[in-house]
Amino acid sequence: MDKHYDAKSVEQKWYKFWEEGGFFHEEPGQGTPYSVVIPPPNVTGILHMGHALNQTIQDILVRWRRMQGRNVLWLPGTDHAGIATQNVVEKALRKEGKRRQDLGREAFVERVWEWKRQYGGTIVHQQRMLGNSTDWSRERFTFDEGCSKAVAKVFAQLYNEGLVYKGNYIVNWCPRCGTALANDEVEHEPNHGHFWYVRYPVKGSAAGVKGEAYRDYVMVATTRPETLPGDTAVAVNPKDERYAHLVGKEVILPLTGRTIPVISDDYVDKEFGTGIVKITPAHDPNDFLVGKRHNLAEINIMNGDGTMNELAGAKYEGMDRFKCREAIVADLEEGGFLDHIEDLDNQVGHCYRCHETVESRLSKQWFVKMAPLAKPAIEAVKNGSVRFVPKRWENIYFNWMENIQDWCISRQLWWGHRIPAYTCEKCGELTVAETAPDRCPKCGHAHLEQDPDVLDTWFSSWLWPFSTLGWPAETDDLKFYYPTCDLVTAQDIIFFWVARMVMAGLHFTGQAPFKNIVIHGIVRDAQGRKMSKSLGNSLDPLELIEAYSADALRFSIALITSLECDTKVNKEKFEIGRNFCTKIWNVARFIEMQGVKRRDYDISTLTADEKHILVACDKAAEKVTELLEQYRIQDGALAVYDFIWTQICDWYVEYTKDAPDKERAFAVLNDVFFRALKLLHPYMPFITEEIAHQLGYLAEGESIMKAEYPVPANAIDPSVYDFVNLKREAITALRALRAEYKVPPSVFVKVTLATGNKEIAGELDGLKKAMRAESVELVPAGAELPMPSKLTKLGTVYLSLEGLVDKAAELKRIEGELQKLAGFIKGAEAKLANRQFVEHAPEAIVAEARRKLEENRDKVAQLEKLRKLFS
RNA sequence: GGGGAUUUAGCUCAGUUGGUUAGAGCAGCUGCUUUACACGCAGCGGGUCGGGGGUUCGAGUCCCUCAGUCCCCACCA
Repeated sequence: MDKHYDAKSVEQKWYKFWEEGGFFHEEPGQGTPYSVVIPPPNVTGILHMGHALNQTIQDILVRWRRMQGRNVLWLPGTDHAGIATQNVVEKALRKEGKRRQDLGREAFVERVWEWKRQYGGTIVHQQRMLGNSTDWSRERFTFDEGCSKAVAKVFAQLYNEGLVYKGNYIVNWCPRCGTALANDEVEHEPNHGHFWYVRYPVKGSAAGVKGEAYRDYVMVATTRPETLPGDTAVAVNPKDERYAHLVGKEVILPLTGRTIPVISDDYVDKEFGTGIVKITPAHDPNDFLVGKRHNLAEINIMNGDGTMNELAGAKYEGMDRFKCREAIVADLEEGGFLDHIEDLDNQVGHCYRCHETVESRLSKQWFVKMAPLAKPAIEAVKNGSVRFVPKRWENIYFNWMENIQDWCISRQLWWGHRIPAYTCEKCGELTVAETAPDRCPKCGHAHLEQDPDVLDTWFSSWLWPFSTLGWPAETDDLKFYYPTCDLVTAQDIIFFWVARMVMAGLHFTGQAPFKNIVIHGIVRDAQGRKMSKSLGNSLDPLELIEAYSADALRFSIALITSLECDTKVNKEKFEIGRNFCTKIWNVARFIEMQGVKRRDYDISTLTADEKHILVACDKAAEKVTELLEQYRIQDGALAVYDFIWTQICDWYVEYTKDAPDKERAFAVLNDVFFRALKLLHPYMPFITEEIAHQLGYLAEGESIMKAEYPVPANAIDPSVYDFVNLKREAITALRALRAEYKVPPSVFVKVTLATGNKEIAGELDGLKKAMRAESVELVPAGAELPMPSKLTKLGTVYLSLEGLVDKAAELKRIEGELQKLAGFIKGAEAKLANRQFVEHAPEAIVAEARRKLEENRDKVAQLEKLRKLFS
């Protein structure tokens, strides 16, 4: 083996071997399925830490299940990401000085496809760098033919069931993207705005045009004066006595002269502003609802691009909304309607893609009725057929599901699944069908126009677990791999995606799409901020792979990630994984250098240390399996790490150097190390594969991916395990004594061990070597020697001091130690004198407390002797 | 406004149903050119478990309360 591990070439080599060798692929039919669909990243995306975390967790589970012998499918793919992708291509067009309208719809969509063919593979390529064992032969795209078929079928079905409807509704509207946005596509941000106080004259009051001429008016405070031409009422709170007399009267809308009523509605907050609100049903979601309650007219004064239309008035028509705001404010001032202006901090919505200020706009959109779909989805989680890990996410899910709003699914974009709704040009009949009808079913006319809108991206994503397996066709894949087992995703798309998938799965296939929803945190920077390009605090997984290797990245992520909370990372944290790689590589080199091949051995002939490592290996295998069953990826990583580093490297390898029978010791080491590599493989796929081959554990053409995952196997009396632990405790105690008394490791010392243990007599030789002792003498338990000592469970370890020791310093140290012990003893005595404790606490606890007390008293006795010795 | 999370060593976090003197990694300190590894080895120090109150023989763990930090949802015209 090379002295240094060349991660890059090893990783490339094995990934190619796995992929080309079909190791990621299985056929449906045989065995117990374990299936997972990847949360499809945006096709425009590049791999970020969030993906690295998400996919590392999945790959660990997937590789582990595969080794357990399950028939595994991990299905990869990408999302066509409507707005995001369209924006990327529009941006490119803009560089050519073109807009999408210049190309026309068909050409533009073709252009996006071309972009997808050229650049859409970026993230798919990057995912391979992580080592994902996804079955690339089944890779899907939410806009491919099969997924599109599923989308059309689902739309038609929902329409026929009366669950899809078209309605006039107030939606979030991005004037730049020219499309409706779902509520969750709007980001609210603090804004330093103004509050304009405007006088609306009461009808019939003294007429006047300028200045203070109106004596009788209502004062309205608004943050959006430009919507004034769309006002169709002013409202007060019904309980507001100040304005009770106004209700039912009419006021004159400034600048327009239009007459509008004063109404009362609970929505109005008496305390806020003046307690009088102008109601603009076409441009504010709350006003829209008020308008519905009071049958108010809805006057849409704005065009889709954010300019004012003719209903805003001739003067403002064609003006940009912000220009119009200035103009209207100026005109209000001019007309004497503007009372004063205040500063106001509020929240303003922005488009999550282009950051333009979002408008509330009245428009015709398609909606899905969600309540009927939500009901069974709530039930599925309640009855346990779908399980959240960790469980607490259930509440968040229920909370959202129980207050679910209808889902606006139409988008005024070109890139996406076009809505399969067709209007007859002749009779106007609307037909919804999976495929375009030849002629109008009502009048037989041949010309039908398809709805220009496309569907929200999530409308294809919510079908992902079954549309990717061939649904609606009853494919073998669908029959075998559906429903899937685990869905692994971050908390931020529980509503966008997870909840909707549960609904869709239940509604269209009659089965929940997955059994377990594993929610992990979000990756944050060291200060706990979200990683973002604008903050420049992102870590690039590819750079980390370059610097530290994919295995290092994966292992570090696994080790520092808890499902319970968000993960804070910085570059240094990935050194853990890199260091671990190096450690494993070095121990492998050590094993190789001995030139002992893996071979069988007779368990009955093994030494205690050899048996110990076998038991430890069983314990580790059991523990890791148990932890992974519970999705405790982090604890599992720690368990493997500890087994390899502490048990194998720090103890067993050291043992082999002085083992009585090296051949046998190494036979055991090879066995244990191969098992450790298998345990580690799900976390670090590359280096484990490489070493398993280098050490000849696997033949050419074989892969550790398909090796059997270790299960506890060695039937060895576990008392050996405890005995070796006792022995180690004694060795550690001696090392500590050496350090305390500054006896260098190069000096061989005289050791005395006061113990009642009989087995240790047979281990003296090994003990001597491990302690770097000139001699180890055994004396009966309880023997007290005037030498520095440490009490261990095996007995008391005495170190004979040959060199000079700084007596004063030692004395001081001993005094301190005694003081500390006195505290412990006092506490323990009080505890044991407490009858309640002795009577109520479990026997084992009490016995342990007694034992501990005795032990501390012994320590005190020893220390007091030493004190005499040094004074 | 509604909901959730979190507060344990200098830092990042474990601590499962209450039960030994609360753990790990990193950082720190001390020693070590021990022929696999200084990305290492050995050892050491460091915590009134956010504050207060309660239940209990016993609380980091359960209950109440206050405070800090963070996130999500809704949102004031």
